[in-house]
Amino acid sequence: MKARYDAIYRDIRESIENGTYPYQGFLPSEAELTATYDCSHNTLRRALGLLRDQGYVQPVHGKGVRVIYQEPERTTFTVGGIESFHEAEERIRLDAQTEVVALEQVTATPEISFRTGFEEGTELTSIVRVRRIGGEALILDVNLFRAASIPGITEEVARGSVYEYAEKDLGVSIAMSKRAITVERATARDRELLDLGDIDYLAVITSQTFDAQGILIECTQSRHRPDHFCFRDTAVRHRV
Amino acid sequence: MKARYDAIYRDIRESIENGTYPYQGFLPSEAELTATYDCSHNTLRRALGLLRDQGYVQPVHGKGVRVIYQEPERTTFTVGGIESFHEAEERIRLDAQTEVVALEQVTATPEISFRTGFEEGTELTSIVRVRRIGGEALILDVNLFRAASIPGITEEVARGSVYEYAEKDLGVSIAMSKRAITVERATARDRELLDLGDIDYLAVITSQTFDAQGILIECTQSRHRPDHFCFRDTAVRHRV
DNA sequence: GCCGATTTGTCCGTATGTATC
DNA sequence: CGATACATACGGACAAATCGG
Repeated sequence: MKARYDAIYRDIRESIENGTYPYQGFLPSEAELTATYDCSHNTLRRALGLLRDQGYVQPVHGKGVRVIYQEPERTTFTVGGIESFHEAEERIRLDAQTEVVALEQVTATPEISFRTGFEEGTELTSIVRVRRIGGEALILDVNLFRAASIPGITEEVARGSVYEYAEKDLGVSIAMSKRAITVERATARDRELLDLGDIDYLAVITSQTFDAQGILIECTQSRHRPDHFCFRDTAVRHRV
Repeated sequence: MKARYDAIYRDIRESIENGTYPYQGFLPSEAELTATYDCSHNTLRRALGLLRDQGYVQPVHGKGVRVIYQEPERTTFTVGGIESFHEAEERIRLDAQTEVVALEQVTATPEISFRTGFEEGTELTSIVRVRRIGGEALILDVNLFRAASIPGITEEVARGSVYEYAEKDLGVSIAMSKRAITVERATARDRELLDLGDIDYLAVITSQTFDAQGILIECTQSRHRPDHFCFRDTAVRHRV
């Protein structure tokens, strides 16, 4: 990314994460930072806004910008929050062995349309995958991709990263996603495909992903065994 | 709130929610909007940025700003996401009957300090509350408030909204919060206080809340019966 | 395929308001 | 009160993407 504000954001974030700007300390003032980065007031503020939104700093009017970032514990598989968009999926993919359970073409029925938001009759590629981590089947992913946007998904692609395929090979740009987290009782299929033991509830992330055009290109259900699930989030108060 | 960009954000958001700007349609161009709101390019862009961050719109370079907001179903108690900061707690409070199970003063032990992030020796007010909705005990809230920031919490206050008390009566301003969502097995206390039946897992929101100074003023665990829990979230891709 | 109009994206410089110390 | 620092807003400029002729 070439944007100035983004480079500044990343640079300051790096300094916070490596401890140059410690927890509960203050950043240099806007004036100093605009000098060191040789940028305008506006551009620096945009970078600071990103840091605030991501939970790294808390600007205090008339005083300074306080650092509130603390290293998160990484004992479980974290999704959301400070991590960037598909970083979590990436990390899971790296640590996990993926088994493709099913891969087929379907057409959106009225019921699918209602459940997913795809228009009725849309051609879809359906994938069911199991993620094994440390030999245990922990995550069941059920994806529906809009075939017109992401064509040519093979089992080969499904075993790796469909996102990487879409972005690198097809040039499709993923722009934003809406997620809902619920806790659901394990179904017969969950029990069959995952190593659940006596666990009968799963953490479920249901998400819709839109491309840069604002077109719905994917719906996913990611069903996690609860002892390996953690979702982190930072909420900034939108002043009232 | 008096900020121009905020007023514009709210006004456009309202028009999206009531259908004036329909799903998958385009907003008027920046030029038109700056004319109607009589504001600068920059100010309008800030409002549009908020709409994008909250998942209402998807700006498409060179084309326009597409509306991607869809009315969420309200079958369960939703927290997070498009809803503003403590709106969810507010709504729960209105619908729920709150029973205060415990209220006491404690001092942060090393263990509490490690678990919550409060400095060792900090004076805290501990509250345990059960939320009943439709006669069923569904949510168990365990709060730890920093007594120096929010003093004088009575059972009366605890039965209502501590946030309202802090903001309206004490003038404490809540600025941001970090949350983690996990799924945990029900403890003996959960079973005792909540109506769980044969349910043995709970959705747990663990959060830290910071004031406008960036000081940690509250830690909460909110333990929900899964069939009434839904957390919504919008993630905007931060271009790479 | 090129050009120009439209529209969003980024950045700058400046001015003013407001909170803290 | 004045100095410092963050918050908001304006107006102008140029870049980049899209679309139609």
